[in-house]
Amino acid sequence: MPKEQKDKDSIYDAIYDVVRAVPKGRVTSYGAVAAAIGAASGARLVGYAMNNCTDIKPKVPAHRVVNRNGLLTGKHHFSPPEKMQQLLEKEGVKVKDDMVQNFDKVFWDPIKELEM
DNA sequence: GGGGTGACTGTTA
DNA sequence: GTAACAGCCACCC
Repeated sequence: MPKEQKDKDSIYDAIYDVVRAVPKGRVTSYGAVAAAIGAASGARLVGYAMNNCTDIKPKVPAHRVVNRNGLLTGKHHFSPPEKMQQLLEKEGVKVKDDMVQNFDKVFWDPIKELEM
């Protein structure tokens, strides 16, 4: 199995890289990102990394990362929580009641798309 | 080195 | 369909 993430000093870089790879108008789940970096069981680590994503230099589209149910669990961590939904809707993702509509349609699997 | 925390997930009832 | 429990790994004090 590939261990490219080994080049990363920390797991965060790998996570951020995957999140940045998410195309506009699409969303992914913490578990998918975790699996893409080789930490399938570390979905929580992805969330923790996102917590720090506001501090890192390269901006990370954390608003494109939602939980397995398509719920915007991390919206409360945004400057204005409404910004997350706003960004998603602006990119063409329908969001209602903090939940991504057509989640299976807009879902973007990094492992599959990146052919990992 | 040990304990507590978390933007999660899967299974079971 | 929802609700609750346990497992998981990295970071901070």
